[in-house]
Amino acid sequence: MSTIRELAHSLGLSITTVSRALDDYTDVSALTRARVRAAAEASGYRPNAAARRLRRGLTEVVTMVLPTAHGRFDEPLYIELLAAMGPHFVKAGYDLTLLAAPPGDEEIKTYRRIVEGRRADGIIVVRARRDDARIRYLLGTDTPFVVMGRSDVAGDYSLLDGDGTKAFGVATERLLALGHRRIVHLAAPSAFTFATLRRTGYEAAMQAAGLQPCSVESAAETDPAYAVALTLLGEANRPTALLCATDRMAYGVLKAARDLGLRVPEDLSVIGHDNLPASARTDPALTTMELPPADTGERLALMLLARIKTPDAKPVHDIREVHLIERGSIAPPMTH
Amino acid sequence: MSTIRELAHSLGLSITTVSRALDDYTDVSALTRARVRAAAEASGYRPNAAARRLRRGLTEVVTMVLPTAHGRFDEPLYIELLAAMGPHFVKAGYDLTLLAAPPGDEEIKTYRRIVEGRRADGIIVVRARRDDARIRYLLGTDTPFVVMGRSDVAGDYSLLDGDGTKAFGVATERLLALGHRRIVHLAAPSAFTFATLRRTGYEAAMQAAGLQPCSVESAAETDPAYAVALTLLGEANRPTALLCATDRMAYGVLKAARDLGLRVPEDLSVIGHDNLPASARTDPALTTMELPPADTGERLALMLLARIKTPDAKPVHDIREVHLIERGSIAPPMTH
DNA sequence: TCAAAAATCCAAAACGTTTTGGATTCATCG
DNA sequence: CGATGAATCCAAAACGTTTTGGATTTTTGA
Repeated sequence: MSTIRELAHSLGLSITTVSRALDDYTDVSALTRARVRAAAEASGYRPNAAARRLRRGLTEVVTMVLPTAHGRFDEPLYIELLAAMGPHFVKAGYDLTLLAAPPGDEEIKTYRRIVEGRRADGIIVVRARRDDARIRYLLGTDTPFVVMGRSDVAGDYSLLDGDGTKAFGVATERLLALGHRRIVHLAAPSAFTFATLRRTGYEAAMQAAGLQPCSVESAAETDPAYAVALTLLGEANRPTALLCATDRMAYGVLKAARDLGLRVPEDLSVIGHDNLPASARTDPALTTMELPPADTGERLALMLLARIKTPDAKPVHDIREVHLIERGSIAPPMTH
Repeated sequence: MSTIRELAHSLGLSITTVSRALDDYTDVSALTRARVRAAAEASGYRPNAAARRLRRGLTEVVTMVLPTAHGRFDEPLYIELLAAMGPHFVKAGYDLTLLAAPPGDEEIKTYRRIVEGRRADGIIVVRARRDDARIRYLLGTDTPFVVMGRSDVAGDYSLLDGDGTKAFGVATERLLALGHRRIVHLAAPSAFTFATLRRTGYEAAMQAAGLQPCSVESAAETDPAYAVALTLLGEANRPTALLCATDRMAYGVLKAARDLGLRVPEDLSVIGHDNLPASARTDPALTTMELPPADTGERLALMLLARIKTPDAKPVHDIREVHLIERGSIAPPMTH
């Protein structure tokens, strides 16, 4: 239970001098600074966080709210993101607090609690939605925040997202290079921003190759994608490649192909997006795309710290390159 | 930027009375309490967290340190755990802060920072190790903590773990009931507590059935398990069922079986443990065991809150039942 | 009616730090 | 030598809350 007062007393110095010595003021002699440092180290003194926060008027805390939709929260990405952000916040002297709230009223109440109670100096908003109440709320406050994903909400805020358009263009070109012509895009509902962006990339690449794009929409889950894929692959002139908006949708496609007796990749090439852990274990392993979580987490952390430090600086929009991860689910189409 | 002083002044009351009114003391009249409540609500007043923490001498924070080994942090379990614990801590008025540290020196330094800087009222230690420096350190402090997993470190502390012994007994019995006799256990290194516990369960069940147990040890990862499985399944009198200590090891077994032309489950039954998300996507889907994360998270949170509230109460050891999740990777052995 | 008890309120201290606004000492310079 | 400036140091205020230890008023009981 050591306080700065005890430390100062044991050194025969004033509280002021000890405080300033530990904080690198020029105001204290090198000798004294060294003595203080040594004594602090030896006694394991650390400033009481609550006291310093009260005095300084800042919380030294940043917060991320997990949007926990349904029961199981099957989003392995976030834990990677958290692990990657951690060290950067620690280095800057910030603690990272985590809250969980289901989208809706409860979610906004959680944000209000943070903002009004001054519980954080900054907020990380993940999985942006097209019309995002969280972003609208935060824009009305002076709390710094950064957004992961893209939203239709206008305003000056920093955001980070993968370049889905470019990534799906590249993936389409890869399939074209393998010799595919009948490439169909299994798209997510256009209510999601990312769905539209990915679709745009696919369609542009097809048109550039002089081919007619064909996008089929489905809910972004395994079962709906399975149903759509069943009919799609049952047609006479069935596609030789299916480019899926998400890995989960690709899982549905793999299942449909298996049920129809189609071999992957010989009879059908499949590509997903997200690189979920499970994608390395499917049979065959799924070719997919990912925004590397370590880089992403680091970048998000640094962006938020910048927002906190210089709130008046212009917010940045960081659209990052998505990596194509080639595994066993694509191959040249069989000629017959 | 409303403070209790402003609120008190606007009501013509003292700070004391406002504070006590909001905190349900009996020594303020019902009328006054109602007035204060209403005014606080209207002005959006929330006590400054730093000030109350300083005065009260507690942080209203609990912390969990993620043991991030290296590179990708492929532990989907933790995010589920965090999501499950969240609401309970919020209800109790606690914030949950998250830190990431690689096992080793850095890790202990992180714990010291929390304890010495009084940054948390309680700590959750996950993935206990046999000789766990974190537990040894925390036992020497007066910081309440709970441990997930089992350790050899002696002392009075609360812990939660799955009953691996019973679970592997049940799994073995299930395989026996299907008609298997040559059941081999692919064990994790005995340096891990859980490995020994699981092995014990398997061996007891085999002996109870009058059969000779056979455990083969391997590193608890996919590739080493693959190598071991290759030789194991290449033998003349190969096992008809492989009970694996972890899902990751089971993935290696599935791969080895495929490479050897053995069909799962017809030629070989496989069981894992952990229920990683990928286990639902393997071909065939993996039969496995799990400690339900939602229950586990809730229980961990309540255990920690109990430790904080009544530090002198006897710590509890909660060994919970592990659920067997049957999927497509087990079947009766082929008779020939 | 009057003392005792209950009800209601409040001033001031305290939590541990950082920061303001000097105070003191010591070398430097004309 | 006296004045100036630099180098060190420190007392006290402040951050916003909770809690201590009464003070004042009102009600109760005999």
